[in-house]
Amino acid sequence: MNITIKDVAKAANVSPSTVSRVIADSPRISEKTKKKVRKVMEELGYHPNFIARSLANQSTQVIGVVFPSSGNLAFQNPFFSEVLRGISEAAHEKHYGIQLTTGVTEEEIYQDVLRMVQGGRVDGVILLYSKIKDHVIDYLLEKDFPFVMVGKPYEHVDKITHVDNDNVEAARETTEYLLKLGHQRIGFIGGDKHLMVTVTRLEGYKQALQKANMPIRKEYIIHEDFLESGGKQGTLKLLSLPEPPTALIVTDDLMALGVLQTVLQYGLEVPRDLSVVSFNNALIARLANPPLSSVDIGILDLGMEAVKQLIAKIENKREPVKRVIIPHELIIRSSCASRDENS
Amino acid sequence: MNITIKDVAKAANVSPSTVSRVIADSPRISEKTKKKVRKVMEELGYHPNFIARSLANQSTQVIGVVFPSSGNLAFQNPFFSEVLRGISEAAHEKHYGIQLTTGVTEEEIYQDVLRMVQGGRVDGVILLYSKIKDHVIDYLLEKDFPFVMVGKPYEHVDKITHVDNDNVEAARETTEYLLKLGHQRIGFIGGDKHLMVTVTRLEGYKQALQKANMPIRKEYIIHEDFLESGGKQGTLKLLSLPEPPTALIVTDDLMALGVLQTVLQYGLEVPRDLSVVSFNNALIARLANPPLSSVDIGILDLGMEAVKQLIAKIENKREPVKRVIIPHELIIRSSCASRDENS
DNA sequence: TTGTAGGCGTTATCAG
DNA sequence: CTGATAACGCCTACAA
Repeated sequence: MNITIKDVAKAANVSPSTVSRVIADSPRISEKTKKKVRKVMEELGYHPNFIARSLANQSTQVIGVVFPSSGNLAFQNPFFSEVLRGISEAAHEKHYGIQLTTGVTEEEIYQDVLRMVQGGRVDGVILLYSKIKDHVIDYLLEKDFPFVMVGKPYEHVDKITHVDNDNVEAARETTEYLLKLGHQRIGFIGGDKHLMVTVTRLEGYKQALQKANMPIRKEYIIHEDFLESGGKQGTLKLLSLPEPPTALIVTDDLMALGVLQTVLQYGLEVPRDLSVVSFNNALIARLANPPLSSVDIGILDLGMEAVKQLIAKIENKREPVKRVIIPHELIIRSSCASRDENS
Repeated sequence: MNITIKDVAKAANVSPSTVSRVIADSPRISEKTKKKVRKVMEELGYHPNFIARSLANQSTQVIGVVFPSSGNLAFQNPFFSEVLRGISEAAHEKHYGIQLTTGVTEEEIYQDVLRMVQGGRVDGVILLYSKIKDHVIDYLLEKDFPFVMVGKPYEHVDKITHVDNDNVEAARETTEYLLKLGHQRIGFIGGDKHLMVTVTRLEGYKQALQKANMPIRKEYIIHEDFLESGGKQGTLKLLSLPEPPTALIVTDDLMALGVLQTVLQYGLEVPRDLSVVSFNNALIARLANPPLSSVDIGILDLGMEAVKQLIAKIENKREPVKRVIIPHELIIRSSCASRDENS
């Protein structure tokens, strides 16, 4: 058995409660006693039992991180390791631990959350996805359990604290950048059309086109998986068009790599024959050949800010609902060329 | 307050212990009572409090995952997200949760582990690195706390259950592959020379060279960071040699991407001017341009197997120490060319 | 087959 | 300033 508060108490000739107070550094304990007790703790190699403390406190100092149901696949996507890194960093700073969901299907994840929350394993939860008609959200909302979402909620936007980018704006800027380069035929390859990121980025793309009095061509808008394979599929479709686009907006770096590969297989070259801009600016965007121009969405900050907001909520239940926008920036590399003439 | 075992007991007209037994599905409870109690649990939406259960049981059903001290950087490297995925999958299967360390410096990580272990937050620990003279290991070993390591331990090899590849063999095969292609000048770019992976892979490289009666040229062996930048540095050094290598073994995909970039900047081409084989076979190896030949080390399996071994240890303290070897396989893509003549 | 009581290690309340 | 004492929610002898 591990050494407990009682052992320390006995050895220091004080009561357990005194030891507890020393741990909490209560001001109502004399410096002298504190010193004495601390010394004993040191000697005995005492460490507080967090489980017991959690039980007494009804608080665990742990936050739960919920991955999307494609979780195992999603982990392929650097986005998640990067948010996780942000979450980890911020959590560490605030002395919180983090626990992950491990479920794969929607139902499993729901169960994971149930176990985490009802089981009292975590004080709050971060949702790493935004899905329509989500059990998990309904549950959390109804239970009034502290949680924040990374991304934009489908419903209850005014009830859910979330950390997001201004994706409409970001996509608009990106499209305008391509327009300014002289491109007249710009394609859009996005993820699942039910995903909020896809919706908003598509919106920005359309806005830019309209503002420039350009037609919105349905055949230029493609929805595929948020994976490299998705990029391939999309490119195949687009390149087989009678009038293929000369530039592409791809909403994810990984997809964009798929695009690059496929273009190569067609014997074409980026950016000579096709310009590509992607989103997320993961490491792979920089390492790609050619290096991809990509919108940096501050993934690390998304994670860190989510933790901050969550902890604020945990420590003050009445914390107001917030919408935090992380700034974005288009990073220009070498995947885009200007196109002066021809349509 | 959440609904407890007592509430259920009251509502079902039984004692708390009966409810507890129903939860544990004890055979000493009549089917009838079980049904009744379960129904009440359902109605009340009861979920056991894991914290309380943990305290009573002295077990948490949670495993701790310890990242290397370069953790925040390391997360750049797909290796870690991939092991984590394996860990997550296997943990889920066994109904274990996972908790991560968040510390960055060595000291912080040590403290993380201390808190996890002494705090009773986890039942066992997986180490994702192998470092010389490691506090953490000494502590775990001395405390006889269940843990397993991914990689090969520096010391106490016979006391530490670990999951690893046969890296010597893998590197030897790889080198022989390049030799067979006709390369006479093969360089080696590895990570920190204190890292066990580096040591073993270098060993394999040397063995192959010796076996082929080729000289081992010191200037062909480079140690750099396990990052893309490392690959760049290494390539720079190698290419500026009077007699640069015609082929390279790079112990990590990310590094290899750095190599690719640098080669490009030199106006050279892979594989025409330089052949490259890397290790790990992460997604990026396949997506690289040109696609990298890489040694698949079964990262997912490393993680899954680690969990299996750990849980075996947790559930049976007398479980013997094991050394589990995950098979590897050289995946040939398009980053190597044969070189028939000239030295 | 079921109930009672004590304990897991802390914290918090209330005295003193 | 410090010490009993009762929670926190569950498990497990021991009784019945």
